[in-house]
Amino acid sequence: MKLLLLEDDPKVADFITKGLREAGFVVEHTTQGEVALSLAQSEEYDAAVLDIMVPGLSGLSVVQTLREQKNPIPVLILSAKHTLKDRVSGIELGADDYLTKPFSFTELLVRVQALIRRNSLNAEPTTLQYADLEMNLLSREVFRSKHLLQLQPREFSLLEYFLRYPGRVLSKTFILEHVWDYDFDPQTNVVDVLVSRLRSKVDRDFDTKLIHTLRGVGYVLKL
Amino acid sequence: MKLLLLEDDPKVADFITKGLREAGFVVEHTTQGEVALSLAQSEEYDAAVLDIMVPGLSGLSVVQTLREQKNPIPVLILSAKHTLKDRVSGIELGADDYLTKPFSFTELLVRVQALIRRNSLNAEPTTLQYADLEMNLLSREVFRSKHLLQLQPREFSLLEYFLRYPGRVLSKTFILEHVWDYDFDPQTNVVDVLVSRLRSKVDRDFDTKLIHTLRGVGYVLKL
DNA sequence: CCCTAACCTTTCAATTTTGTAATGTTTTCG
DNA sequence: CGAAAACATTACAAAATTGAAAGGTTAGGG
Repeated sequence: MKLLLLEDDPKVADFITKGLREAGFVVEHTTQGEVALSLAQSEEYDAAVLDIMVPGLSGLSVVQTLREQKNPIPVLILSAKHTLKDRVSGIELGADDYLTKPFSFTELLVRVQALIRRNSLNAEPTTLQYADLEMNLLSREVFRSKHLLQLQPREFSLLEYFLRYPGRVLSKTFILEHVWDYDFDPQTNVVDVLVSRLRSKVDRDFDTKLIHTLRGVGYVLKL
Repeated sequence: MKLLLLEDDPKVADFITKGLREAGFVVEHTTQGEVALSLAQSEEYDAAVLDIMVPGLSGLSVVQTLREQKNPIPVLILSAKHTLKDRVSGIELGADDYLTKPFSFTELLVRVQALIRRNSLNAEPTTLQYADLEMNLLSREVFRSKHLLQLQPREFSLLEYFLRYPGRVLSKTFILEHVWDYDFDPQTNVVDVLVSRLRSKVDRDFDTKLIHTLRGVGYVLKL
């Protein structure tokens, strides 16, 4: 994990850099906003920690510019001021979190890790797969063993949930909530029917079945 | 653009590194396959140039491992041998191109640039936008000025083409070929009707119209 | 300024997709 | 073993989507 640090105070910079390196991060440090901006644009970094108060281009301007360029890099703003106004403007300009000096190193570390975790969770994949099943969310094509399956929208949606939670049991309630957005039981067997239809396309012509029933519990995608 | 180079011969490595740096690339060089592999896994690099014959883990093994991990980094294999067998096995293991020594530097440069260009062209975006229109290809949601539009599949497909080719005129023939996959004229006004339906959702409630007609030519998405 | 071709919109019909219900099958438990 | 519950499948009906046709509107050339 590679971090970008913008901080002009040598003591603070040294303190943060050493700590983060010990925690296993690769840290690139600069004292100038302009440099931080161009480094961040290289898209090599997993997150940036920016001090607001530096000579030249401020941390706030850096975030603002990055966001205007649709750069999604997670940004943590550091500031000596802890007025509500500053905090708000940092977040409004697109920063993901805010920390006021003085702070403990642990506090910083926890926040940085949270930012990175949140970011990688949010990074949606464009293809999902399990065993010989492959789903391309962009082209909306589904293959089993290189063979194209022709799924209807509802079937596609259900299979998407199976692939997002492989090996996990999806209850009928879960399926109703997610595939239909119902928060009530429609008193019919829609789910059973949909599962049946999906199976006829995904499993019928293949020896190894992927969709399994857990009586009284739900359905699972597994080998 | 950042490149990874695996090459144990110091002279060759120096020659390649200098040349590529002059051409504007950032080059990271290692002589060990194991190191190359772990660097490539960091996903910081835009392409990798790997020599087959290095002590330890060979370039071929590196590609193979990367591909098993579904890492799509473009790889150019370098080798002293130029037997067909080697060339084939390199490509089979997932390399994107192959170059045999000796080679001119220009030749290498051209191939590396081609690899990167091909790769970035293939990188499908997950959102398309033009002016205040935003389409998310993954969630299949479309917004105009933050307001959700409810599009039917055919309408979505047409708008997708408009957004992929903003400012470009799409002829009725183009639309029939791409949205319907017809290579003939169905002798009806399906296209007119679809454009009309799309307009009623995209433009009707807004002052600035985005879909414009070019009489006798086709339709354009523009401000 | 009028006529024609191109385009726009509305309505209706065909098709596709989805939901409901009925019936058959399997499993579990007394 | 038999009954009940859970599940599977099929057939049919309803709803949604799409395609065709018809009639109205606009733009441009003669």
